[in-house]
Amino acid sequence: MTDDTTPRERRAKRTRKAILDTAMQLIVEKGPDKLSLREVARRIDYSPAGLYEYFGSKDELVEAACSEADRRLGIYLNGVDPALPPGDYLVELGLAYVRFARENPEHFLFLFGNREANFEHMLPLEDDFQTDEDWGKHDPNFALLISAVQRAIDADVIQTRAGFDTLEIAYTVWALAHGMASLQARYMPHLRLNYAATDRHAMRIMIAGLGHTLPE
Amino acid sequence: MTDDTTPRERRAKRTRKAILDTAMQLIVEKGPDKLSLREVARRIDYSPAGLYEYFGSKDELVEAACSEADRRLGIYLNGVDPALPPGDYLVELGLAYVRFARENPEHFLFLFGNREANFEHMLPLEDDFQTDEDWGKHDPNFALLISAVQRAIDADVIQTRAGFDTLEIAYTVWALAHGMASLQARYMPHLRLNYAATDRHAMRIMIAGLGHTLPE
DNA sequence: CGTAAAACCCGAACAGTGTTAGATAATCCA
DNA sequence: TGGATTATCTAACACTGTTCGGGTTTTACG
Repeated sequence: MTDDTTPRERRAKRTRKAILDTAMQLIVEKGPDKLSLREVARRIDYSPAGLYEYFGSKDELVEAACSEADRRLGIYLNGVDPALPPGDYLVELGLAYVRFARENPEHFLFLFGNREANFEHMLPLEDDFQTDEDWGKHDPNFALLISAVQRAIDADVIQTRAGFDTLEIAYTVWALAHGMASLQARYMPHLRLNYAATDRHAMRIMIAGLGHTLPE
Repeated sequence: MTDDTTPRERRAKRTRKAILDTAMQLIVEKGPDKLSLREVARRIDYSPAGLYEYFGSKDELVEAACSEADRRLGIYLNGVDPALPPGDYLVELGLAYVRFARENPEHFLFLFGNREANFEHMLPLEDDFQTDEDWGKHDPNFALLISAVQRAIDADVIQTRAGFDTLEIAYTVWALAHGMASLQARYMPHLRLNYAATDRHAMRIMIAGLGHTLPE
């Protein structure tokens, strides 16, 4: 089970994880911009310079924390039962997305509240061949959404039309889920409403609406 | 027309505006976290300490920039013709919201990408009486949305149901618009699709869906 | 083994930051 | 004009990210 890693590699991996963990904790506590390398070093009994053996810069560390948050979001999404009917599956996918934001608001806000840093690692620089959904090649979460939408289309649960195909539909349901997630992550304590029920209702309205054919 | 202000007050207002303007420009250029008071001072030929006559701290300056961005968003929203039919008005309101984000992505991201700083000024601290929509008392933009939704309900363009009333409906359409806005502000160059057309279609689906009565 | 090389970690320094206190210059009002 | 008030600056403090050079430990190899 244990990889054929040398003790050195195992140690390095462990301290790297320690750095990343305290960094994420610090980010949750005070926000990403207030993250201090020196504070991280202090908490794990390292010298500030010592961190540079594991992360080339503060930005690189933040980027790693970003990827980690993205990975955790993926856990929520993959927890949805893929055996559900295509329509229900899309609904639950959106609700899982929102639930991640509700249960980890700091992670969510930080994941999507970062200037450009994010998604540079999952997007090849300057690739013009973004015709369809080779996005998924670099972002497994987005790939999951695309395939779910495609399945709903194939099952005739969702209707396409000219200029409103798989990509546009995926964007639409992502937008709804992302909007609810963002609003909750920010204004949860202020806006008093039954989020779980409201989200499900909203999601159902959207999926159902994508199944009808709108006039004009 | 000119207020009965003393020359002193006019000067103060002017330099205050100068500080705020260069701060916003700097935020657009490098992001809010990279904003440097010293750089602001440098650009308007002031000493760093001089700024503290006008803004008590960096956070206060960022907060002011936030309010300014919120005000500009309000200009977009109030630009929608209120004589439109209630349904169309809601659609156009959402599209104006998204257009603001598309045309001023940095302002939008910074407006909603700030840890708690934002909206502390429009929310009385610790007010438990958030029963309905006295939010609007403090956020005119939200008030506009609420009244638009209420009008659509009164005109029977939108249907309420138990647990899904004005506030929940407003939250839902806000979420959709906010999601599209956020995604575009972040991934505009990467996701290649006709945003204007897609957004309008998505918005119409949602509003139309809110008019039907969903089973179960 | 023993030794060279690589990996690891640290102390000190540099340039930059937000913020404050005290001194100085500019403005207003009598 | 003088005197009081306001506006601004200089200097400093306590931070920050980052780099450089030198020790110390661990690995790899003959």
